[in-house]
Amino acid sequence: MSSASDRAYEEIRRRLLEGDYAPGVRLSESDLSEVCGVSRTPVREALRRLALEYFVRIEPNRGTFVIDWSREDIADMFEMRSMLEGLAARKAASKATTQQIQQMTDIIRKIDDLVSVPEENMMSSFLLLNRKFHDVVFSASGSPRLTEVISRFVEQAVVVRTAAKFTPEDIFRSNQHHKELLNAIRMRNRVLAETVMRVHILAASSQYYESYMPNLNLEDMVAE
Amino acid sequence: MSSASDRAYEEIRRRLLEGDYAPGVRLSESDLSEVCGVSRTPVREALRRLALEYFVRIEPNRGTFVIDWSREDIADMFEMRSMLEGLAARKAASKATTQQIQQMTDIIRKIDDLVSVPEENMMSSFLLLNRKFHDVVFSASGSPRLTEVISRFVEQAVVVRTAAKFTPEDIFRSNQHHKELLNAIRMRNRVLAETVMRVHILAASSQYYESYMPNLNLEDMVAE
DNA sequence: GTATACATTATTGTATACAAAATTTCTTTT
DNA sequence: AAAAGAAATTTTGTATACAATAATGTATAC
Repeated sequence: MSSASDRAYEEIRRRLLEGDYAPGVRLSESDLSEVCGVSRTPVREALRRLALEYFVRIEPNRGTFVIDWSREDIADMFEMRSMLEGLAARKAASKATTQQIQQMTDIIRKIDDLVSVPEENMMSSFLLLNRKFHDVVFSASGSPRLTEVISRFVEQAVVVRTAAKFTPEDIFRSNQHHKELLNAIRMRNRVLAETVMRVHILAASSQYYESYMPNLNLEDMVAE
Repeated sequence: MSSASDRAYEEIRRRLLEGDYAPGVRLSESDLSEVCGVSRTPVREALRRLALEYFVRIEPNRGTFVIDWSREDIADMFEMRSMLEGLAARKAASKATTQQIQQMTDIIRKIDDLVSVPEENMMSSFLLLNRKFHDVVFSASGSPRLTEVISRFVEQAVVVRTAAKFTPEDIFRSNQHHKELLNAIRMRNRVLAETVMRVHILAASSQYYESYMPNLNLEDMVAE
């Protein structure tokens, strides 16, 4: 049984992911409490949680607003993720058990099957398997805190929506990265594991730019 | 004028930093509301904030507890910090303005003066200047999001308390790192800047172990 | 016609009252 | 005496009522 606060959180988060509210728009607490069927108190709690997960932005005495990400913000978030997940991969290369390596192998195979035999709900299956793969890497890193911190980055509107825009080719390429990472971990090659993971995340990030900003200006990419 | 929620946050945070509450101990909301002179509502808000800054841990329907850090947790937090601050330093090496470089130079000089002419409140002066130096690096990175995320790591009981244990020799060494970093940034050497910063943070981390766990077992440090 | 001051309205922030859950204490049973 | 269960108590979670603040609209002065 979930609490009122949890239900409010889930509901508002779902709506934000669906794109029901435009970036920058103000979210009224009383409106949300009606919509969620709970009082304002748990709504406020839910909004604070969503703020720390970068879904919304709270201005004291003024209200809660849907975050509007700038290109730079998005790039930064992916860059941070690449550093932290790279760290996780490096640690996993030291500590992964044969069992965990087996789990990764299985997931990679399942994703391969997905690509070779395209289904209807291929996308959601991939998202689930992909998430599972990364979770195995996190737990193989042996650092619960690291896992926790990274999760906050991954559970974001931008990341979730980016992943949802993957094409079958993207999935194939992504799984190639998984294979390289698995090899690095099996070989206990820490630097390689870290670097492959960073490539993997940054590649997904560039996916974002391609799908959301098709006519991007190369000039902008020269300077960091 | 600060809100009741802010005052509760400040007060509880202060008490946690002073070490008034032992790790693992349960914090009663009604007790805290009496102590802070506000009702339970803003106290609850303050506790959620402190939870996301890793001061406390909240268990649903059970209460709020003072976080007890394991050695591994602490090491992980510093490692994450080193990755993110390293990233900030790398970006700063690309983007720092002459003005920002001048600011860093000034701060380094002031810290040098502090070491050569020891005062009474040398420690608090150093903490302030050190924080300022890192803030300049963050703003030089040109990534507000990055700055924000790192701040959450830095504003922690463990980090703050570790810094407070620095000896004059530690301060000298720390400032040497600052100089190396400044040079790297002036030379626009991104990789060097990143690596120096990582060393800088990890050295502070090892400071922690030395001061808090004097008889550490070398065996433990072999495996990651 | 514009700008400023004031009144009105709406929205967030806080306190209190109540509900639900967990912990503790006490009783009962084996 | 120990264990199990039930009542009592404490504590967290939620709803509602009120206070404070910000936003809006209106009237008046220039």
